[in-house]
Amino acid sequence: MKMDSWSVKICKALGHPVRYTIVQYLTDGPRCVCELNDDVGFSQSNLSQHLRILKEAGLVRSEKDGLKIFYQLTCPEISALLGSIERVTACCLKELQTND
Amino acid sequence: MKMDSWSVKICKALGHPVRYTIVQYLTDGPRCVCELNDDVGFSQSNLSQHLRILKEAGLVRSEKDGLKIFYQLTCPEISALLGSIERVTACCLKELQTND
DNA sequence: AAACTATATCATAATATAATTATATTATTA
DNA sequence: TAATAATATAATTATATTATGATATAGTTT
Repeated sequence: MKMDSWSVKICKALGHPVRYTIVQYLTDGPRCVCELNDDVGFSQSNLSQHLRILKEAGLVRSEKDGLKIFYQLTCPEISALLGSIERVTACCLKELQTND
Repeated sequence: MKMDSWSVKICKALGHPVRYTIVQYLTDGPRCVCELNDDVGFSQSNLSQHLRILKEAGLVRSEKDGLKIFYQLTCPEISALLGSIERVTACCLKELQTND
């Protein structure tokens, strides 16, 4: 698959409120699904499916520890990406306020 | 609207191959729709709708010049964002190759 | 002003994504 | 080994997104 379209896949993976929130949580370090479940506040099954999508995009990795499964970000560049997104958000919001 | 969910909106806007490509083109400077139409190679109507979505997200701005309409990125941070996405893409792809 | 060009909008059909419910898997503990 | 806990998967329904084709608008040229 072309690098370009993988980038699109990553944007799509982040383009959902639950998944975006999960990634934000994971910038603080690994979390087990049960913790995420509490934090994100969604049905277990639904959360699991969102985690799969993040995993398929390569954004997160999981690791077993007994009964629990811990998820973490696959690389530090992902935290940097969130920062970059927020800077763009700030300027886009400004743009919309001034012009319309 | 919360800043967080606007970030999600921006990710969603970028999470489509045509829109991602448009934004990439615009990093080189303003383009008129007709040029984009040639570059992106999609139906005029469809392109126009994608441009609207990018505009609603605040990522692009349009300007009339006679019959033509030129689109441009609203801020330089957007080019930086593309760079950041590509760095993440590179490491996500690496992750998937090594682990599975 | 009629014809034309560039772009946008609208309605709709096709397709993809999301949430829900039920069930399965895997590890742990009694 | 039966019961339980944590997580994943599957099937289904609900909802959102996308592409298409037709039509509208706005500026330009003849």
